[in-house]
Amino acid sequence: MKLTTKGRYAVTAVLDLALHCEKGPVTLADIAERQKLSLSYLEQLFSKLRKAEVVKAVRGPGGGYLLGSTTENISVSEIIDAVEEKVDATQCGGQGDCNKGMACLTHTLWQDLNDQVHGFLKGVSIASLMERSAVKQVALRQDAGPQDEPQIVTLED
Amino acid sequence: MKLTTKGRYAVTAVLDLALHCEKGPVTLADIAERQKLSLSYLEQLFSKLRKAEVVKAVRGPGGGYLLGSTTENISVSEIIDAVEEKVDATQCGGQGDCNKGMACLTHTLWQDLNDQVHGFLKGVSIASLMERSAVKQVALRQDAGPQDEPQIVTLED
DNA sequence: GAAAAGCTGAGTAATTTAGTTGGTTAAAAG
DNA sequence: CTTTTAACCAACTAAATTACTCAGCTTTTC
Ligand code: FES
Ligand code: FES
Repeated sequence: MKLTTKGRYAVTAVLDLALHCEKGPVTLADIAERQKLSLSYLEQLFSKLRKAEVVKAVRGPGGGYLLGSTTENISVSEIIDAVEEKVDATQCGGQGDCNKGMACLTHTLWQDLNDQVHGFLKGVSIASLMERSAVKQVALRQDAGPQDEPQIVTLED
Repeated sequence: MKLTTKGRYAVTAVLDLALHCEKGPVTLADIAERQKLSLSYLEQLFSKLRKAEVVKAVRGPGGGYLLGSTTENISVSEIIDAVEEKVDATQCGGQGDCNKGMACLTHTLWQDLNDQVHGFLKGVSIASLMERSAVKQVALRQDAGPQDEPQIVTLED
């Protein structure tokens, strides 16, 4: 099973987008700045998100990205599926053939785990994430800007 | 989140062990043969499993491995935890600090996913796996030996 | 004392990840 | 119509991780 920063970044970025796209398109530069992510890396992720129609792009000045659907209709599962090749717990990729061409002892277990994870992630929408108090708090802090950014003190000689 | 062949191999191997340890210790060589796994790799995994007391070792000729507990008391979760460093969906390792030292927008989501996966894997015991008809069938096939192993035909010149 | 098995640590090839570089288009602003 | 903005795209790279192998040691039985 694979759930790496790729998927996590994507969800974080789309959530940030959702929190800021009321007044029009949001640029990747803004998202990168707020979430401390690499702009070029985000571009790659959003390329995939656009192809999966999770987001819509607006080119040119004043452009940026918009959500491809309502916040209720975008699930975390969709976002991760768009950027990761597969969130799959099985070895065989669902083929049931990792013991010399036949099912291994634990194939059904990993399939069940797949269903479990997928079901959970499918049930979480961007809208429901936005309602969480923890998310609201973090968003508030990030929007306030870096005015009280903890300063790293380096002792120089 | 990390669920790789390491964890899958471990569960498969322990399940194989459970299915064959009635008449005494089972050697890793046997398990490797039946499950088509690398012997040296299994040795590494069982070293960790032994330290986590999931299995017991018996050295010398006639030796091998036994379960460290009853099949009802060994959960899949335990096995994976023993060999993988961590099955953790968060970026921060639970510290809540991946946005320049503070919680990122999606921290709570990954924590919830963690609970979900962990809860599921904790609920599956070796005993319950052994009762599955799919597992029984695969075990039967594997015990019958390689008599009708599908022959790979290579065209030589 | 030879063989069977477990035990251990170091090393390695392949793969994947996370990210950079260096551009090009499309659209709006001036 | 030129400049600027921001999306779009492909290729490349460094670092990390994984899935192993190899070589040798230790314990126990026959
Ligand atoms: S995981 Fe599907 S056959 Fe082994
Ligand atoms: S995943 Fe924990 S702070 Fe981001």
